[in-house]
Amino acid sequence: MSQDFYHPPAKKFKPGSPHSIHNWKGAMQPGPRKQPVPIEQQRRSLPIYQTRAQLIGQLRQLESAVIIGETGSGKTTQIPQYLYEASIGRQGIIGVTQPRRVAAISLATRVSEERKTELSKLVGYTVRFEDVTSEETKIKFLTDGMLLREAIGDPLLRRYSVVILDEAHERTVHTDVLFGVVKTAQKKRKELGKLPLKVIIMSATMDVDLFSQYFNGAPVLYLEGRQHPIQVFYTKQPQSDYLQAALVTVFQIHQEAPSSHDILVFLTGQEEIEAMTKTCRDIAKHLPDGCPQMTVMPLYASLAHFQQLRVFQNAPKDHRKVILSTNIAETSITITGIKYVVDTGMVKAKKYNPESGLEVLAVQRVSKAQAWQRTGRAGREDSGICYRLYTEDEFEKLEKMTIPEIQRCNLASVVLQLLVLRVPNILTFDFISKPSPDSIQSAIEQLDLLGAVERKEDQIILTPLGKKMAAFPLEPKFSKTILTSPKFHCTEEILTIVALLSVDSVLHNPPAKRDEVQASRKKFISSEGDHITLLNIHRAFKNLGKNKEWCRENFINGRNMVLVSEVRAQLRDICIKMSMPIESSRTDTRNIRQCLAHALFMNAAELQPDGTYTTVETHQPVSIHPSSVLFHCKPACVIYNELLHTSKCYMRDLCVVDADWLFEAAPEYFRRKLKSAKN
DNA sequence: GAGCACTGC
Repeated sequence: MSQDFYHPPAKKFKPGSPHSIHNWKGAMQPGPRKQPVPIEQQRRSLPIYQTRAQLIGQLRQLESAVIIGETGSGKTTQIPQYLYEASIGRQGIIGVTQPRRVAAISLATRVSEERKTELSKLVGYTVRFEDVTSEETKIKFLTDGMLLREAIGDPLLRRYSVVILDEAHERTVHTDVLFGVVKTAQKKRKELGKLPLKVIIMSATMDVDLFSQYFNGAPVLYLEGRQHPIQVFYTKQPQSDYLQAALVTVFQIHQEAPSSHDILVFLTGQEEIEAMTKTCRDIAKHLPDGCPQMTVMPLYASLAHFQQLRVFQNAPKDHRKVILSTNIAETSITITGIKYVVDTGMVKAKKYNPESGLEVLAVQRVSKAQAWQRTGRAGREDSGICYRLYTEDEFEKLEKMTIPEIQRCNLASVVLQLLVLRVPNILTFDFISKPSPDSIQSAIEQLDLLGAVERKEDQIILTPLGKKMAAFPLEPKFSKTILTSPKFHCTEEILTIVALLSVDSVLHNPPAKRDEVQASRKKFISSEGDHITLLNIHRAFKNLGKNKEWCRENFINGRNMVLVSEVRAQLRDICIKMSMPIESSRTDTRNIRQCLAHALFMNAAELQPDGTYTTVETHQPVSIHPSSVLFHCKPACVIYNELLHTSKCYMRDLCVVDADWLFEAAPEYFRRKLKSAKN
């Protein structure tokens, strides 16, 4: 078997532009070194150093700028320091946002080393649960979500003289909202004659015009990086089976290339990756003599941490490392030594349908930007090769950019946040990419049902309850659940349940040990549903002194359990600040379920005479997700945390409730629903 | 009747 590829004319992004200030062509690659290089010398050897003076000159003048830098240009570590060294923005803090916690922490650590200062002094970072800054901090790295939280307390971002939004091309919901927040803050501060706010957008090669236009035609500065050339191959024919194509390509490379060349394959999900891992290992056992050995490693987010770490280890001598990964290896995890990238061109991603309120998780084609991001993973240390398992025609037909997250998610949180930021009209808010009006309306309706907003003469007004809801770092429906709990005297338990639901699953389900897992989980299972079952698990965990050994024996993810404690403590602090009474319902679970029913009445489903379920809201047929403890049960009436459409429309995280409770919670709503059902 | 892309406050 063999796969036919051809090599199209070489293509590279062209950094040449009206504002291109330097073209750097990879002449200064770090060779093998024996002595550690002094930090100052390292800084000077970065490509960006050549352009330092010019860059400072331009940034001093500009109110806003867009900086396009290839990976390895050093922009994120150097530009904040250049500004500081040139006394630009010394009156306030230079804030640099990152989409991910680890990035914020490691960048702050690196820059504080370069400044030869203790972390938290001149250079610090703020992420959830950790504030490593002080009065002295002038360069602060933080997650974009964290800056957004700060903006709620201070929409003008008064403490900041410069805000740098880094990795803007990733277009997280938080970054997208921040675009609007910093633009508004900049304008208002100017109007009020306050300290000006300098805004710098840093991004990879895409989206340039959009960013520049949004900031009133801000100049675009280009920086070249240390990316090595990558050859890109396309298939000659469209592939009907991308898994088969990936398999063939991997073994073709394996038989031809030196064993030190590692391969990274982009696939779509856990199941697919586990299956492919097994197939590769089986085939690798029966390779002809003289062929190198193969070490196959799966990589996806829900994989145990120690197994994720394996991808950083070198394979044994004469073994080739083959990593089968989800898009986690596109941005979140960077693996060194990858020579070959195999791109199936597919990704599993969430889409949101505002009409049905349904999230759909589906395998779909990647965008061009994503394809280039994957390709770039092959050229980090040396030249690389990328095999795209689709034709060049197919590539040309891909969307240019991935649709920004804000246009494909439920906006309830975003709208609540904007309201608390005192945005006068959500529908006309200056989003860099507008979500559909349907999607905004649907979010407002959800918030209305939760009692977070009121409509007064076409105006959407935040209620006192809504204002309290915005104080919690949670989805509005979970904030509402906490705020409902005092009425049912079960805040202690609800805090635990909400904390458990807002981290990744604490349940560890290794596919190979399914029977063992089921047997050990039996002792925690409550016939009242998943919420109470989770509460039982947490109780046992706490009573046994948060024992790690116990976690292992019971297939509980200990790390996530620790995270639950941190989240719970944070939520509890917020309750205390609001002077909420915090009571325990002790052994009574009825109160807890009533509380859930009252807060989540719009997420109810009823058993039909034919044994299926339909939602009360839209009469949509739904099923119980196989991960639920109620999977084999048929309670008459349940509430669920979310609907997820995969192969079917599934309810996830269920709780058995009385239909009467739902009616009590929202009599008008259910009267309306009954009417519409009859018609 | 049988399943879970990825972040983050």
